[in-house]
Amino acid sequence: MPQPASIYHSKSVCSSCNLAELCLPLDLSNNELLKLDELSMLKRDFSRGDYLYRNGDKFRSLFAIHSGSFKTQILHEDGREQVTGFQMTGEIIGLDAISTDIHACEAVAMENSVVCELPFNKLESLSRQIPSLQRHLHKIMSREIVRDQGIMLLLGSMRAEERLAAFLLNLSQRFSTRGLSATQFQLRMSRQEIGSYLGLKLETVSRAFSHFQNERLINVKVRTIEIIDLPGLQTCLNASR
Amino acid sequence: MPQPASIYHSKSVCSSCNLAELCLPLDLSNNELLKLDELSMLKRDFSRGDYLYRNGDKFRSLFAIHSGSFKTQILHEDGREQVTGFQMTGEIIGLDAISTDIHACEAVAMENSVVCELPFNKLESLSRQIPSLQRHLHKIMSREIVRDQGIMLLLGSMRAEERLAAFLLNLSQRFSTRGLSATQFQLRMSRQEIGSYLGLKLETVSRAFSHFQNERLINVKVRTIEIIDLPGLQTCLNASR
DNA sequence: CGAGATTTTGAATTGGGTCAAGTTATGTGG
DNA sequence: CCACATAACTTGACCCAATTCAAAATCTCG
Repeated sequence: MPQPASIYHSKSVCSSCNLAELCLPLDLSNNELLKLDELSMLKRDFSRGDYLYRNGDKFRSLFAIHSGSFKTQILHEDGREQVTGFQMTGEIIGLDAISTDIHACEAVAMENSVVCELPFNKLESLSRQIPSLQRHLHKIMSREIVRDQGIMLLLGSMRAEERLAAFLLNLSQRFSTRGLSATQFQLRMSRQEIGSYLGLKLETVSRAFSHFQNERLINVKVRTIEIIDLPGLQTCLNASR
Repeated sequence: MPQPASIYHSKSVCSSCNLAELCLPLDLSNNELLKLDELSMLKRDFSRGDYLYRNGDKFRSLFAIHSGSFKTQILHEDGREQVTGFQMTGEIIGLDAISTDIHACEAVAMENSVVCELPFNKLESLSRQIPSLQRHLHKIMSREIVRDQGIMLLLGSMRAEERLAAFLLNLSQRFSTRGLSATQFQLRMSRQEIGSYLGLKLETVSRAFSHFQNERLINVKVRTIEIIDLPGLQTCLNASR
């Protein structure tokens, strides 16, 4: 993805970090880029299992995943918990907390990761000055709403194997967007976590993997996935009842 | 809900329409209120079954429900459809479309309704001028994300009767917020629509209603609901497996 | 290498779906 | 205002996809 050469941009935290979701689509002046750089000076490292934020934490910042990946999950009073998403490099995380100034879910690193902190006050102030940034922030929030509604469709009306197919195709698409292989990748999450996300038990997820392998749609070796028949998976997804 | 007397506010479309979600929490100067009034001059009437927008429509405006109620639903390629929400008076609708400038779902009136159109360009421009409005718009979007994640939890980890209990309690709470009875109300939606929303078949919804009635938690007469034992419903919701 | 965690697979169970029939609302035209 | 047609809802009987329980296999990593 070639970018316009810009001394500010190339030096900026932003250029590496907020790339995909925050800055890339924007056409900004050098002056604006300079301001944007000031936004995100704070980088933090996380090891697998570390919390980026927890349920109930005070909201101050959004976070841009610079490298690595996270899962977000909500906790119900009775101890039930549900994975609401898996976030990877370039994605923005923490949008849920704006509504109440308290984080409504928790975010856990699934591998060693680096995160850019984006103080929300600054982001709002900047987006008042830069309309294209404002619009882009709105688009990011709206995209999260659309994504969540897609998962509602999945949870509300798909069968186990359709859900897993949708999940694999989604991962494939996202890896591909990031310049990685669309057909070979490592899962960062356990069967249990996939199950939680898809509203299934881990045994059901495992069985669905095995079944796809028997159908010659994929090769699975625990967390190593190779998609053999991508259109086939797509068909399996669309083939309702 | 007493409001500061303001010649602009009292005359405004906004005062009646965007009250709950858009303006009420804001502390604005008369000058700001005047600007806000200019935002939402367009009101439109809808009859039961009318579309507010359809899948694929160009996005121009958000909509504030002035009176009545709507359902939103997404359509999958294969014809599957899923109700993603029921919106009532005071709620803002259409946030999904910001991400792509195309509506990703459709909104249908569940009864005769009146809607205020909020041209999004104007809303953005105004929220650059009024930081508290900006923040509030962000909160509205974030709240939608949190709401959707709550439904993901419901769909992913609750049993049929827990889902219906959660649904009834949510309605109860929202009616109550609007100054209506928390324990007696009319459903505006069919069993089929409730089922779609909750990821259940209509027969299952019907059975769950009957079961709640046998348990003396509610009285149901088709679409007339009376909640007899509100704490009991709450218990049923929390009582996991 | 070994211990604990994760994954796979099998067998039995069950909650919700499916199909079908009957009942109750709702709305329309006479 | 009633009769009728159609839509919406309820209930029962049966079935099946996914869960539960259990055990074995495999992986991970100190």
